[in-house]
Amino acid sequence: MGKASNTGVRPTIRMVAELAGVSTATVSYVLSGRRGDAGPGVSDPTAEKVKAVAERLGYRPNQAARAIRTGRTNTVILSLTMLSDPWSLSVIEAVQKAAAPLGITPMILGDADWVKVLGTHSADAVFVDAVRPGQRDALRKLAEHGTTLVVFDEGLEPEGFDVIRSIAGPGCRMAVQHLLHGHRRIACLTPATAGGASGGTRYRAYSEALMEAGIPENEDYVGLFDGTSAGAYAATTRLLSLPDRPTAIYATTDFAAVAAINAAQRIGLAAGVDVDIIGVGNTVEGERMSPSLSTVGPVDFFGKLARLLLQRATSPTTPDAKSEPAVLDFPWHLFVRESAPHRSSATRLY
Amino acid sequence: MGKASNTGVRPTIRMVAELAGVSTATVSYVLSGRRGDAGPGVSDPTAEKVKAVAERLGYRPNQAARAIRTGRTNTVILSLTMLSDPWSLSVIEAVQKAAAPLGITPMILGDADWVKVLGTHSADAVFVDAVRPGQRDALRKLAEHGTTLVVFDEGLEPEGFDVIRSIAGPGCRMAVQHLLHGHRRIACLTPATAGGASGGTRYRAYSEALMEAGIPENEDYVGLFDGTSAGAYAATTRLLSLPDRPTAIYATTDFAAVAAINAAQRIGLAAGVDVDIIGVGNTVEGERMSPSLSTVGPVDFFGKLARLLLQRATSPTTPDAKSEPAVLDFPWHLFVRESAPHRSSATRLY
DNA sequence: CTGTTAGCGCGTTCAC
DNA sequence: GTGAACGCGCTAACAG
Repeated sequence: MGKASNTGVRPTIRMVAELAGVSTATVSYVLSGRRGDAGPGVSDPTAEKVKAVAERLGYRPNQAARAIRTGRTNTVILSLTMLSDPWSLSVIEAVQKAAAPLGITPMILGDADWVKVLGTHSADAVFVDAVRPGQRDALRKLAEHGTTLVVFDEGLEPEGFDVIRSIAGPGCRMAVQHLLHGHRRIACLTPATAGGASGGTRYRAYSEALMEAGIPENEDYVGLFDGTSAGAYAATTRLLSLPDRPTAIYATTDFAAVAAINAAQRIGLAAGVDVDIIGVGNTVEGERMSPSLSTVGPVDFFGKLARLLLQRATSPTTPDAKSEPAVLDFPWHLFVRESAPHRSSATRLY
Repeated sequence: MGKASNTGVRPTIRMVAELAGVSTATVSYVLSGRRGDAGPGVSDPTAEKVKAVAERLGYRPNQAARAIRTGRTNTVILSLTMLSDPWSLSVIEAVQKAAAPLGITPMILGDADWVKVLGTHSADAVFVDAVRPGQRDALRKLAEHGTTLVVFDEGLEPEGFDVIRSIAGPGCRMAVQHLLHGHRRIACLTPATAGGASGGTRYRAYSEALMEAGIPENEDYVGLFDGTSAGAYAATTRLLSLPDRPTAIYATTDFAAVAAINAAQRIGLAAGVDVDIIGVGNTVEGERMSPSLSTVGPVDFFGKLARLLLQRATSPTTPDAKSEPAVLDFPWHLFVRESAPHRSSATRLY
């Protein structure tokens, strides 16, 4: 049966070489498709024979052995703390798309304990999405010892690694201020876990913006939910059933805003007409839905992140000319779409 | 500054050996804590000195080099197609918990294209959560050439790899039949993408069970939603607002059932009293909520999966005595909890 | 009992 | 197109 030679052992380059009647060097050149400097240097018939044997044996170069020699693993590691968060999925998607054409495989580390793992395992570049205070030292040390790092953290200085920042505060203020152009009764939809009424940058932007506008706080207008989409839906239903119902909702995440639009629709209130709804984060779902979601957020965040990471992964690990570790600071924009259009004195809802 | 010697290069075992004034063998023995056979053959002072130098240099053994020698990567790969699915998160969580004490790192592969990746990258064991028909050959070849595989797939025979099965059909029937003991007006809550009214094992169980019970199909009772939690919430609200509203809901996933309970509660219908709700999957969330969710599903699925995977990862890669590749077939159970209690002729809702 | 020597196992790559 | 050194950590066999 056309099938042959499988001892259950992984074939090595030497087995291929022997069966093809050539040297290991030749096999290596044929399969990796490169030759020191000069032209092809390997004849077509030989190349064909080698390829055939390799295929028959099911030979695959051993990445570990290759890494030891070249110092490159063709791998990037993504350390993601909240794998269930759509944010993480967007990171993964963007990096995968950018990595595929380069032959680089993204490996995801779901554990928050990247310190231990990165101590032993290495990759061409590593993205870390959260750094606890106690981990800052470890981070610096890793960078010192040759690990290429890209870190997402507000308020961390680059010390041998890149820092990506995305300051939410001002952007969130823009969102609330946008609503203030046409509304006075503005509710806030925010997960109870994220600090809610107490802390949380995104909530604080709401309460501060209202205060500045001279609007008194109204506890009824703070819709806390459990972090799930269904919870946001239910909380919105409650808000819009209030006797003096809000005419606008500021949701601290896009996915909550999406649920809010659905909930409003269900009650018979059209988003962008009867009630304005704005989100935070500028995720793709909001752009695609109907009515499209007004939101604030960085522009092309994930794409830029992925490009930086892969640029770092592919550029030779020059500890010397390290193309200066940089801070990538993302400016936030306001995206005025259908769910919360521009309002003026003529169209305001109060 | 206590700090020293960081050329930005990763320190090797030889650097440590030189600075500590010992041989690389000694360093290796000290840091790996093992010695051929006899007791600890390294004196305390030497060990201390080596450890000190290693620490100062930030030395970490190079996993690639270690792997090439030992054949073990201390890594398992989880190839997960639907990373956003709670099911995947449960797999990750269970494997992480089981792997940590063994010093094994789970690496997640978010891409569906495990064939290409596994061709080059290797791990002590690999879990694959979905096999497309065209990938079956590749699977067999990988197993032949020494990759330790655990595959989740209904209807695939083990050929050098383990197969985990979890036949949903009969279990789902049990769920619907449980409802049939006390109900006639039974709705089905199912994502439109999963085949909905057309295909889908879980939906088919519903329509077949009803047919057998002599209950005519009622299109109004099929609550299709978009796959999101908010969508399930909205669909439930619609179902329970029907003039002849259903007294029971069969949800094809636990998370949809959870959303349904919340939606019912919101309308003033108590789950398990006014309306019975049952899910599918036996996820942990359902067990913890109040009222607790009745459901069907395998018992300790993720725990058993994790244990099998790690057992395969740690047991020496003996292609010969491969402890027979097995089929792990998960029997489904009915978990009668509060949201859909036992009903008899005395307590039935019709 | 303590520590060293030397060679292994990979794929890569320079010099011939 | 080949030979052989190389980079890494591990470990059997040996020397003091």
